[in-house]
Amino acid sequence: MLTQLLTQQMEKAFAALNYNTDYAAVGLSARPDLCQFQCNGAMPLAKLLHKAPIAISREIVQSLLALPESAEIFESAEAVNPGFINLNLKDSFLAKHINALAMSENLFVQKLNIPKKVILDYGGPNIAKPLHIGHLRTAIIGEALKRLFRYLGYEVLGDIHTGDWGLQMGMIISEVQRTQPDLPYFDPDFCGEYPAEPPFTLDDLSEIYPRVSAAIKETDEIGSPTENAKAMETAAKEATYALQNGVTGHRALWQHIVKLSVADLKANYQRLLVDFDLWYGESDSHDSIPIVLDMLKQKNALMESDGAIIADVSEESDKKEVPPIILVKSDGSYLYGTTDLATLYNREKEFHPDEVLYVVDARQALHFTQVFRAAKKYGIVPEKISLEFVGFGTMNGKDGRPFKTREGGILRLADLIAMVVDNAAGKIQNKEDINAAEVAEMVGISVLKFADLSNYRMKDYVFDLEKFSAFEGKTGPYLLYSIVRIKNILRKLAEESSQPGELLPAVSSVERELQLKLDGFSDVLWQAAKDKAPNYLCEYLYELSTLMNSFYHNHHIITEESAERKASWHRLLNVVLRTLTTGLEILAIPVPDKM
RNA sequence: GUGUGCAUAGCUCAGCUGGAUAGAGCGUCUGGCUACGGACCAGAAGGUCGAGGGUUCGAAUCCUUUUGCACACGCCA
Repeated sequence: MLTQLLTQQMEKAFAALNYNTDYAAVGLSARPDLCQFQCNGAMPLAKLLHKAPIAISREIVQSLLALPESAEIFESAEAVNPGFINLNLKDSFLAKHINALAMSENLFVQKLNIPKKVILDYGGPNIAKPLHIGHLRTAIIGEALKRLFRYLGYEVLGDIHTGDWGLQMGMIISEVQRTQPDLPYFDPDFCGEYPAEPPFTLDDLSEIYPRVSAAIKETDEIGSPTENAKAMETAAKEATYALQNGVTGHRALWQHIVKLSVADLKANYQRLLVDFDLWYGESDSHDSIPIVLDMLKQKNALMESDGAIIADVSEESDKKEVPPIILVKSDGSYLYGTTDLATLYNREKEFHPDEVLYVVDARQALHFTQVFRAAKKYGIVPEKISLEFVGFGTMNGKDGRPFKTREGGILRLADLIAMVVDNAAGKIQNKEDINAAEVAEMVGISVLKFADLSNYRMKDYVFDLEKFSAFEGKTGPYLLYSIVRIKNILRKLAEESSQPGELLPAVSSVERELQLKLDGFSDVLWQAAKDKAPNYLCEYLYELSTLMNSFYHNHHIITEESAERKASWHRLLNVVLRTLTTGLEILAIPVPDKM
């Protein structure tokens, strides 16, 4: 915000000298010991004009200081070798600005000026399978990006895109058929109403899938599938085929499965403060697959290769040939590229989004390159739509391999959360006015989320429970603790009926730095949105907390004697609190009142 | 084999458009509780930014060569 204001001021100074104002950008200082803001534009100008950079920067400073507003704004503006322009604000100007920021509704965060609609594809759980550790990062990162874009004024639709249509559904249906063959769903002559209640419970479902999955993989001594395994697989494939081709009993049973499973998914995501606007799944794109295939056929895009149907997506500029996308397998069934294309078709038809973002595992990069190219090349979505792959790295165990349970199995998300929350529960102080269970939940979630979000998303990272659960240092609990401290003071101020008042110029360097930091919120949010990088926001919130704790240590608010000063600090605390809680709200990290 | 990504302090990681003396946390060492909650604060030590070359006034950042690691490479999702 200040950087923009200062850039505008600098542009005037550049313009007065007939210098290209593109170089007038003012940014935060890389050397806080020397100045608060800096402009480096003199150096590229020097190259262009074949003049000494220091001479140009001196001219610019002179021109800047000659502007009428400058007397009020700048404490100092100086040209230093080789050609930097160092700027410091008057404390009075800074205080006035932060006072206005504190009084504003929006914390001076710029909103998007042209409306834009974004669909965010994240989550991607499978129906009838429990959420596991592989679903953690897409949920956490996707939710943060959804809230970030929404806060900046985008219209955002979060779509969970469940896997509700593949072989795993056939596996469950065929197993129900095997164990309960007399159910009406399997009677081809049945024409009444199917039962309203499902013939299984959620627990049954979560037990069926792993059992069938294991049975199908069963092999004899020489490593070939057993007779039973073959039979189970055939049955599952037949059930899948029946489901996808609209056999009414299978569809009815499938709906029971989806309904039970979705309710369970909602509850689990709720615990992570994750929710979705659209609960579409692969099944919703099923009817569009023939349409999409027909569109491709019209464009002569479909080719036969070894019995499969493929479409070329290569481009001349490719260093390595991008392989064609396979749309129909040689056995006639579809692949996930097919459903992804059909889903895009549906999204365009129903919502006309400006952007579609896919928050998915980095290992799927090539697949999405193929899908995006096919979608644009063959006119399934308009050329102008932005399709972006927002990949993320793997969460590994201490051995550097993807995280597993001690037994080597896949860790359930619920178990992971329980581990973190239990650990937090052991550290909650015993106080009568604290609901220990609630606080442990919030602290545990903050540990998990902050650790994940503060890493740059593309990188793999090691999940180290002990490290993440330590409350010292750059962690979620540190942020929460900082907030709780502020809330305590504000409570005390309210008890003695103190009121916030005009924010005064800083009395110390910590207070000055704190004021400056508050102004950076808008820039950080926009930068994070541009790079889809929530870690920028994490970093900012941590720095703000650090400054706040340092300020807390150096200045005692409650006992401050000057009424004006006390009122000023009251307002400062208010705006620090708002900034921190807004930031954590965007990251979907919960904040307790006490801890 | 080909392609993509990564390599920064003892450990785990930031580093945004190429800017000045590369920053945090943990760990180590030192100091601070008669004040709003010590899950805190102040300070110290710790670096050839994997290696070589190039572009530039200026490179962790851009280009190139090279080493190591991860991942991906038509009928799983």
